[in-house]
Amino acid sequence: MSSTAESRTARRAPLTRDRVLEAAVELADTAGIDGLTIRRLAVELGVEPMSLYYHVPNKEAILDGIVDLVFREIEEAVGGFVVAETDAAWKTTLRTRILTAREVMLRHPWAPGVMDTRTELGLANARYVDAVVGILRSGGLSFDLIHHSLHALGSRMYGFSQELGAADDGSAPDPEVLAQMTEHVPHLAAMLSVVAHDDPDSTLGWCDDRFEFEFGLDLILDGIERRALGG
Amino acid sequence: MSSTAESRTARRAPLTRDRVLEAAVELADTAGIDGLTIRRLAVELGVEPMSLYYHVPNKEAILDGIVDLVFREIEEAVGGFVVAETDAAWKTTLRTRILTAREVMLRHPWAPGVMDTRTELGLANARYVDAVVGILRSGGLSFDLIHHSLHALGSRMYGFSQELGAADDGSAPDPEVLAQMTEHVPHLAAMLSVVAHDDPDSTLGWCDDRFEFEFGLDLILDGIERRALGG
DNA sequence: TTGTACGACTTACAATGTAAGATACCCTGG
DNA sequence: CCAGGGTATCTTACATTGTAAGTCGTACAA
Repeated sequence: MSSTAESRTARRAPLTRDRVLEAAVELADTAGIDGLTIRRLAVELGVEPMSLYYHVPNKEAILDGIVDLVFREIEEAVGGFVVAETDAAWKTTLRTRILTAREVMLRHPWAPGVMDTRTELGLANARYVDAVVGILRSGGLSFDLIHHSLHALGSRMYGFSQELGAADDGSAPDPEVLAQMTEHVPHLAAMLSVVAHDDPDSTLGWCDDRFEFEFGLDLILDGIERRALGG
Repeated sequence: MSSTAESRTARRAPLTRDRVLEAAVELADTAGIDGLTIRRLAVELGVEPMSLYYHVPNKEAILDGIVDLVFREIEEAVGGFVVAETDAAWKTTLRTRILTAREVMLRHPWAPGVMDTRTELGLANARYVDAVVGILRSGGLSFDLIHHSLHALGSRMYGFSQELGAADDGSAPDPEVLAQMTEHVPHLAAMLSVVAHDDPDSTLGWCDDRFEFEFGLDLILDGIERRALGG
């Protein structure tokens, strides 16, 4: 058992930028975005912390990188960003596209939060937006309307809005808490008691479950369509 | 010039939770949210870092606190959260309410980012949402529809969407960059060249200027109204 | 065999939040 | 007037983070 026999390079796959980023995604998935530290990432890769810096300039670049990976995962999930020349059903095309993106985002709850700390948008992200523009274009919308529509969709076009992971636990509203609320926030309390009754799975806690997401998405898509038809 | 003559308490106003939070808001406004550190905040208050901890349990509480302050500032800006029993013009009422909130948010560009790191919603925040619920209720909407509408509005009901501060500088798209883009993101590039031509002030850089915000807001409010009327 | 470049390692540091305890201040009751 | 006690502030110290600077080992080319 010589020292060279179990030397670094022999015992594990060589480090690469891609391996670093993949490990970073995995770590963020399991340990949360706060658990993604250089040192812990190094441990996960069986390497000393500073070794990462040979493949990546700094942590910001890692964050850029894992966001990029997520968008590549979306591209994979939708089977490539190809868009038809014209598409009468552009609305449903875009709808399912966005809901697919959402599926991916749900696997990486940290992604939304990291995404809006990025200042520049990466290539994969740009390609995603490009595809959305393409789909809207295939529906015959003007570039001007498309531009405004992108703004209107906002983060929803990425398959999320508000916090993805921080959904409420769906527990019924504590009657005692509800009493406190009735004093300070009567309308909210009234709504909660009614809504919670109708739909015990979804208290108001900024839950972002599928139904709510689709409600908002359809609201917007319908609105865009109406504007497109000159409403 | 005895040591007691210029002693701490004599020379500056006593520390309070409120003074700490107000200073924190001011510091975040001027130095950015990353510039808001315990030590620097202490300097700003003419105090040693650990002194803050007598008035505030930890930094998280400070973040909670400054978000709360922002919502109180909104309440002040709208002149109190009173809502009419019934209001046929609920849509414009809500619209102006949200645009007022936006004005406040623009003074505190860090607020959106901090807000969605908060797990629990504070009292002032809850009171704001309560008022929104109240306005929608005054329009005769069902609590169920109101619930979905809140989700649809998402962060927009707070007067922002996406990044507030990180607006693009509005510079004309660099032709060289545009050429690069044409290869990888043709639809996006096409849109940019058209839109930038029409509106040199607003490149696509996820700018969140007033027009775009209102476009999206109206889209959603119109949609909600339509649903309310049984569309 | 020897140099050279690549890739990982060692050491060290500054910035941050904050735990634990010492210390100055003020006010109140004797 | 003075002791005592609580209140507010300070001192010291530490763990955790990202990362700068420089060292060391290894493989392959000449």
